[in-house]
Amino acid sequence: MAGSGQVRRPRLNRHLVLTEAVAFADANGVGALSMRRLAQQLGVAPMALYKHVTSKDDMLDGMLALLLEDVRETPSTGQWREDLRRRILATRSALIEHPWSQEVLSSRRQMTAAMLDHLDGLVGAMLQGGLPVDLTHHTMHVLGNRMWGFNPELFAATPASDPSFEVQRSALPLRHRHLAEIAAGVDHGAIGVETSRMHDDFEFNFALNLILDGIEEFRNAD
Amino acid sequence: MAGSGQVRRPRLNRHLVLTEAVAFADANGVGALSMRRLAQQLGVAPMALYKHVTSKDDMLDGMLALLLEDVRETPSTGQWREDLRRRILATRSALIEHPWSQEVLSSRRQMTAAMLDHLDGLVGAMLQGGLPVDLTHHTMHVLGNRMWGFNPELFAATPASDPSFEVQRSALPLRHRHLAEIAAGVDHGAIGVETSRMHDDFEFNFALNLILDGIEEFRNAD
DNA sequence: AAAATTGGTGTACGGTGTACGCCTTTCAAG
DNA sequence: CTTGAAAGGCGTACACCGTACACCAATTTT
Repeated sequence: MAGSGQVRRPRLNRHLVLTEAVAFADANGVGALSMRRLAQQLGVAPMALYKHVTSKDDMLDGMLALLLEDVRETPSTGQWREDLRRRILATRSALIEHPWSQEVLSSRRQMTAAMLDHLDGLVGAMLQGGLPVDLTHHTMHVLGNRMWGFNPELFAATPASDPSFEVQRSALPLRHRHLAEIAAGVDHGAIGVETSRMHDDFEFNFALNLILDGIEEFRNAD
Repeated sequence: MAGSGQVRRPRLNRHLVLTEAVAFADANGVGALSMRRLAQQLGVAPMALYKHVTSKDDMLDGMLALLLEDVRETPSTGQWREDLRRRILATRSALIEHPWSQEVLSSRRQMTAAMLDHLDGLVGAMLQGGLPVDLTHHTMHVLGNRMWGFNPELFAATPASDPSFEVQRSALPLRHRHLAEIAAGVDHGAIGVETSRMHDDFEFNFALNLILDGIEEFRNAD
């Protein structure tokens, strides 16, 4: 009596649109994400989305905000180095799970409230851990967009312009001998996908520790 | 006799297209740069460009390559720290003069030959200066996209989503108290545009030195 | 039950990148 | 100088994009 036999798509709302957009970008890349295609996936007319999102840019901002929400629940220990490290690593994890986020992030022209919230959380971790204001300020700058979990993968990339891929690949040590030299230092035996991810993680932590150590030492010097 | 009285636009070539595209992006932003508009500015039909550029992406890659070319002429001293610093600062200068470059750079999915050349130059500076291969490798990772001259400007940005700008601005210390706290540390008196640029330069150098010092210390520890 | 708000649709406009075929200019070889 | 080939440039056309606007349908409020 109560429910009708007819199954109907639930009404849209902002959260639903954003989560579906994230899923779509995860599956097909953000380049393939258009309002029309997303609407189709939701079984809805393109313009229906605009009742929950003021523009595509607004939608992209909302998608990022969704990712950053998860990071904000990182627990605090009261030790600035540990807290900062945890938050940054949590961000990195979130963004790596959604590779499109880095591209979107770097295309935003304005800080959104969600991004400011996130940055405020980082600053708060340092100040509450006793780091002086000026050093905290410097640290934010030093971390740069490392705090966004982003770091270009140097050796995963190959030149796209040259169609003769094999030739280019074998010619790389000649043209870019220095790059080849340090790449060889990593490549003990065949290096797989999973090990390259481990390598990236290692480098990320190395860099993070270097920076945190540098800041710490700076503080002690005062 | 020799020259006709009729003044004619010189023939297009790749370099001319790219330099004009750079000029257009400098003046109007890369968002306004479309093949049609660029063609119009060159007094040419849109499809004429495709005789010198295989696609818009190819054109954007070419524009970046143009900027990176200038950097490659940085002279060497044989001292890795100084050489590296010079190259990175030269890159930063080049990219700051063309703000659109950062957006384009971060939207590229593949390394181009020009980018690899640039990275190879950085690695070469370190190796020729006597830095061990593994530390050179680490350094490249630590520098991350700082070597691209890019660093998000935290305090220049304001939330775009909220239409009530004034309210948001005055409410910022409440919602983002930590951010406000470190921002206040900089804001001795009214801070102008030119001083904010000086501040960014200072922070950039602070970070760069921190990293280079950290690497140096790491080397001495071995 | 009536009114008002919200959600969803259909159409249309001005933009985009670029494939394809054709014409014109320039240059090289005879 | 003539001639043929190659390269440069043009016009049209297509599929796609974001989204303004007017309208209808569903839901909630009165």
